[in-house]
Amino acid sequence: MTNIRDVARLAGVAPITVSRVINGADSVTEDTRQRVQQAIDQLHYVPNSLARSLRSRQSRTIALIVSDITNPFWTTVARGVEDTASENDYRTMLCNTDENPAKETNYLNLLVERRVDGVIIAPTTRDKEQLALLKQLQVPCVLIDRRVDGFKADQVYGDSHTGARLLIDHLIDLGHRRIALINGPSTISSAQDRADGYRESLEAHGVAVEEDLVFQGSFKQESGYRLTGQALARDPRPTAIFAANNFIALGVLQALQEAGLCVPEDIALVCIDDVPYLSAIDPFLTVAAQPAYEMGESAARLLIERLTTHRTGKVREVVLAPQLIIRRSCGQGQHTA
Amino acid sequence: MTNIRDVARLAGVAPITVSRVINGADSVTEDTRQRVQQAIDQLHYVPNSLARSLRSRQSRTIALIVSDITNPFWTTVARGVEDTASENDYRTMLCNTDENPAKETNYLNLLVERRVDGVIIAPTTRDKEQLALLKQLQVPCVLIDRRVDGFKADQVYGDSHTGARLLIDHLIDLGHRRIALINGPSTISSAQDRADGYRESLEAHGVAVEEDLVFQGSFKQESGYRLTGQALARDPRPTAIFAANNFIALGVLQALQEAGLCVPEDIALVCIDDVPYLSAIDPFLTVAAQPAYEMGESAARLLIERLTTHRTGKVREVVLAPQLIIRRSCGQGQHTA
DNA sequence: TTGTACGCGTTATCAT
DNA sequence: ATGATAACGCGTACAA
Repeated sequence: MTNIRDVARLAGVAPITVSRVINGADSVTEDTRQRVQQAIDQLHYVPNSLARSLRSRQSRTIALIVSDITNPFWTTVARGVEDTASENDYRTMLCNTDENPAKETNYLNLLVERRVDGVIIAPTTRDKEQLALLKQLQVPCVLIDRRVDGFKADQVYGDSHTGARLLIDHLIDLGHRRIALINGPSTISSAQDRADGYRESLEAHGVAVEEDLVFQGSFKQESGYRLTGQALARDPRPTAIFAANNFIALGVLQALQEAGLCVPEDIALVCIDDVPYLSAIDPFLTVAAQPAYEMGESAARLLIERLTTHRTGKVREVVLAPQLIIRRSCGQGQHTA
Repeated sequence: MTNIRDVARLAGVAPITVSRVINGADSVTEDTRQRVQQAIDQLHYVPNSLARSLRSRQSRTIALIVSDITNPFWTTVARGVEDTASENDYRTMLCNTDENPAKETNYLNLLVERRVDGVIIAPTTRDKEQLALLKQLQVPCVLIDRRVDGFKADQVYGDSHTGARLLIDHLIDLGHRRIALINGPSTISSAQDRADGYRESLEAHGVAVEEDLVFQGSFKQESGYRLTGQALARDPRPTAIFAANNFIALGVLQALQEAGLCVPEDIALVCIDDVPYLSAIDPFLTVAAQPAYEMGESAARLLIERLTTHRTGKVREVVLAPQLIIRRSCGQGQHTA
């Protein structure tokens, strides 16, 4: 592939002059600019951004590390990040950890080797040692959706605590008292927040928390499916289920269907995160939807600001409110005592 | 950030020796290897892959250019590509064109500047000039989901023609005769194939194609919504609608709902591409699902093979069969003549 | 086994 | 306004 020197030679100038033309410097005569441009076109010259990054010490690339891009929540977050990055002339590298800390570590190494300018990450655990590499090498970092104990970094997350409270409040208003929680792992802050909101709402309404209705697993469909089996075995059976995220809710639905239970006639169901498409046919699932696109936007904005203007300075925190969307999955009124 | 020379200095060896240790060359004494490793750990040295790529002339990065990662079809394709790339130690850059040729051109420029080793692309148009840059610079390329007239490259796509035939055959079996087609733009080969399949099936069953039941727009929900309005105005009204992809189907559903029409009681609906999650509650939409993950896998495999072993050689083509999934959206039997 | 010299393509710095 | 020189961090070729 032709390089800047080939162009310079053809145009009869020094390489640096070509560089100036490429980068739109104004200290170039219109005449030479044209000669250079002609040579560029003629040779189909394309600048090598690897060399440029090596020299300039910035790759104009950021990374987004999430659990699974297949989850519509993360897909939407990703578009928010990408669009914002693009507008600011940054590229995004997308990484899926599948909630596996080992994969996360691999990606972090890889990204540092590639000298990404910054990282947006939804960590697999709340252990800051997992992110030690970023601290060591001082790679700018924004935590998204999940906090990490004692890790000093910008943060963007949805208010899961409030989201959970809104949902449980709603169920209690409808008369539910035996509400099962199918949660993700307590090693993830958002799972913790959702459990806290669940407990607080129950207590605020004078309903005792029954520990045998609280289930912990992963944020995946399979886990929701499995734990729902256990929840349904409780006697008396819960009248409502709170799924801690959208994938868990799908697992719950699957289990309920197999058990021959209809939502909302036989049992109520609510969850955090919307499930797009599910509402297309028939407004169905009551959810506390997190503003996924905005979360991505915010995170990218915070990161890019730190990369450009204030590289150092106080850590910032953006907490976005969830939106309660009431649909028929709670069977309004039907369960009222 | 520390570089290979810092490490060499600390370990008391030449930079090349450090390089050898990093790359696991066996021509290094265990003793020096340890000294070097110690220096690496002590300095938190991380190799710079930009420099490495510049030198080795390969970035170990491929690009995946699609219309919109928000579409679960593309999300799944993307995972197929990413997983396969990862296994082979390649990274993937994801790009969204939003079906906009200008964005596509921008990305192509950008990717070539970044010296990606290869590109997997679902082109916005069937015009090969749009991809001229790749040809010029001889960047290995795999077309996915869509063909381009006269563009010589490996290809992976679903058999849309057959998919459409299966769906229309099914509708006709159920007694439907007035079947509207809500299609994407004819500038995209898959839209063309779907229209062809639609026509062939009708003709094979002795049903005349009524041109005023054929609608062309984009592959987006809004387009499906808008065109359905027109389709419903036909007299007599079609008894079934064939949506050319999943997003169009969502738009159709939306329009039908607003028109107070129930699927399948009042009108039947089928489409190409599954809509995940939609089937979680209640098996609903009859679809011809394309094997999205496998398409991604195949494309990545073809590309990587070309990057490694046979860089040149015959163009290869992989055509994957769609899977007909019959659900209740057709109202089996209800429309039988 | 280890090292020297140079090149990958670009830009920063300083000079003219 | 333009250029010469060196440097970014690494790996190849060849020498010791």
